This record gives sequence, structure tokens and C-alpha cells, in this order.
Amino acid sequence: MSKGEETRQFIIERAAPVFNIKGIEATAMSDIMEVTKLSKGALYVHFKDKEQLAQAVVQYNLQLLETKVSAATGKVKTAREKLFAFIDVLTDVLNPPVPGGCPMVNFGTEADDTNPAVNQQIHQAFEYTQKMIADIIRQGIKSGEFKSDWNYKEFATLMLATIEGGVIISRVAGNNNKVRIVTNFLKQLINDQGR
Amino acid sequence: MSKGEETRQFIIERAAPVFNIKGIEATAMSDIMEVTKLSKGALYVHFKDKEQLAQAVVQYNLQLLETKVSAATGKVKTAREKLFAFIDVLTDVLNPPVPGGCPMVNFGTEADDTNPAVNQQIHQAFEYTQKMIADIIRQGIKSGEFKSDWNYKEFATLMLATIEGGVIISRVAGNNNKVRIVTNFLKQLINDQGR
DNA sequence: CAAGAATATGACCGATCGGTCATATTTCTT
DNA sequence: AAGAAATATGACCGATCGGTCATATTCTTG
Repeated sequence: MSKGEETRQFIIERAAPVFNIKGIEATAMSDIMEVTKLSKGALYVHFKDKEQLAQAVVQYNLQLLETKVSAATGKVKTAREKLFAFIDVLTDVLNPPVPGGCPMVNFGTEADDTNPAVNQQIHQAFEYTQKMIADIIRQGIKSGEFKSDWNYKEFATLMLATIEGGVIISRVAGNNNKVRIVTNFLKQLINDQGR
Repeated sequence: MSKGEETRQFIIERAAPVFNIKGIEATAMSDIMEVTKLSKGALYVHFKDKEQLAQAVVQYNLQLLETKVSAATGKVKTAREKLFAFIDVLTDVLNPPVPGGCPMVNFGTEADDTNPAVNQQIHQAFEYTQKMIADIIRQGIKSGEFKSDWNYKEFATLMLATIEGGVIISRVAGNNNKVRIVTNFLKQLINDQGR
């Protein structure tokens, strides 16, 4: 990796939590100068404008989330355990997998009526995440772990929506109490599909 | 109502969708000058700073949401119908009850790690909304419409989380498809508690 | 109707915004 | 090692930010 690519990656990594916490509009390039200890000119060598940096940062945060999720689901064997791990890693509000909380929620709510490019990134992430869930369940059905008549595609949507909504409520509350209700319910639903 | 109070209310009403769509940080006082056609000095007669205006606007958006929800649930008689109306009014992503979408989601995700005052407002709104749902169900149980062993307080949390998560996913997608899955599921759960 | 109070105007303030560029330094290639 | 290319610096730009204030206008009330 060349020096330039190294610096570019370094900027993205340092900028990632700042954008995720403060939001794209509210983050200033001076904030990124601070966390990187780089001059303004140096930042603009690697990104032609703030928008390009923001998009790279959004992608990085999404990738980071996927890495954490995959690591968690990769540790266990059964489909049921994978779903549980998936739920658990996403719903720990006090220790979120990505600093600043779920980037799909953070950037999704900011971008939906103001930033088409970022909105598209988040849209794809939601689709991809539902596919991840569906794939786990499909494997579980194939192996005989789950009932074969489970409408797992719809469940994937429901599970993701319920998780994200629970996370928002709990983040606002500042504790994990409310999201626990949600996770317990989802886990019960999953157990009910065992055979 | 004095002229001053009238103008103050007028400012809040015009500013409400701007803040809800763009976010608090990203909204400039010049944006509010534009939508109100008032001078900057006039705005600062009625609000001592942008933060005070933002808080009044958040409160207004929350109140508007509650008004729309109450209007919808007030039109029907049974508890089941009220829950359905509650769900339907919140989940119409293409024609949201509050311009710019659910203010609990919009301001909640922006404020959680940056604005304690607004975060507190949203926290209370979430609590209040769960209480609204729980009250409807409690009435339904009392009247014999629902099973008496329904853990309705937990369901209120689950229902609100699921709705909000579904709304986010559908808003990012730009259509109502995904949130429909969520609403159908919730309605099925409610029907299952009928007796 | 008079006059004081409330409200509205818009120029102005220092700070900060995103972005540029001449220059200096470092890295890479040969 | 040399010289070209890539990278870093920081002063600088015009625009815009939140907020103030002297002044003008409008409203309210006796």
C-alpha cells in the first residue's frame, strides 16, 4: 500500500466515528483536521470534497458493522445461534459494534430527504443485511433446524426493523432496557420455528 | 392571542418541517428567515437563540404527531380498530403524519449523543407513546376484547419499536413495501390476542 | 389620540464554513 | 543520488454561520 493510500485509509478511520456521531452536515472539515492532525490541504489531496469523504466514511462504517456481525455469527454453529448472535451484536446500545451506533440508522435518517448518494448506500446496506438474515435461516431450514414453511424473507425484514426500532428507543433512553424486550421477543419467535 | 404570540406560533409552524427534514444542526436561521419572510432581528425577538427555537419546534412536531394519532384512533370504536389506526397513521411513509417523517426518529437519532435537551424531549415522547398504546390495550382487556393475560406493556414497546424500524427501512427505500410486512405482522399479533 | 411598549428591520460583528493554491517536503522511480 | 511525482503545509478566499443592536415601525392601552 502506497503512502497515499495509507493516509487516505487513516483519514477514513479517524473520521468514521465523528461523522457517525455528529452527522454529515454537522461535521466540519476542521473536525477531521483535529482527529487526524493533518492540514486542510492534505485532506483535499485524498478527497476532492467533503461529500466524497462522507461517502467513503459511510462505506467504512457499514463495512465495519458487517465485519462485526460476521465475526459474531461466525463464532457459532447452528442457524439459531447465528440469529441470536446477530441480534445480540446489533442491540448492545451501551457498547455498539460501530462507535456512535448503527450507521444504517444514523445516516439513513439524515440522508433520506437530503442526500441521494448516501441514501442509496444505506438502502443497499439494508437490503444486504436482510439477505444475510435470510441466508442464515435458509441454511437452517435446509439442515432441518427450522420448519420448512417459515416465511423467512418476511421474517428477515421484520427482525431487522424490530431491532433497529428497539435500538433507537433504547439509545434515546440511554440504556438497554427497552431493547431487551425486543430481543427476547425475536428470540422467542425464532425458537418457535425450531422443529 | 397577542401579535407577539401569533408571530411566535407562526415561526414555529413554518420552521417545523424545515428542522424535521434537515435536522437541527443543518438548519440555519437564514432558512427560517426564508420560510417566514421575517428579518433575522424579528426571529430573535421571539427566541433568544437557535436552541430555544429548535426545542419549541421539536415540541410542536411531537404535538402535531400526537394530534394526528389521536384523531385517527378517535375515529373508531374498538381497541383493535384503534391499534390498527395507530399503526396505519404512523406507517404511511409516502404521506407521513408529520412533514419530513416521524419526529421521534428524526430528532432522536440526531440528538442522542449531541443534544441532551432535545434527547430528553424525545425520550418523553417515546414513553408517552408507549403509554398511549398500553392504555388502548388495557381498555380492550377491560371490555373483554382482548385476552386478560396479554403482557400489553411489553407489547406496546415491541409495537412501537417495530413500527419505527419499519418506517426507517421504508423511508430509505422510498416506498411502503417493507413497512407493510411489519404492519401485517403486528396486526396479526393483535388479532391473535382477541377472544 | 397620544405615548410608551412591543415588534420588525437590516446592517454589522467575529467566527467558522468548504475549498484553493503557492510553496515546501517527502516519496518513488530510475 | 537525482529528479520527477506525490503528498503536506498553512495562509488565504468568499460565503455563510449564529447573534447583536441602533433605528424604525406597529401595536396596545390609557
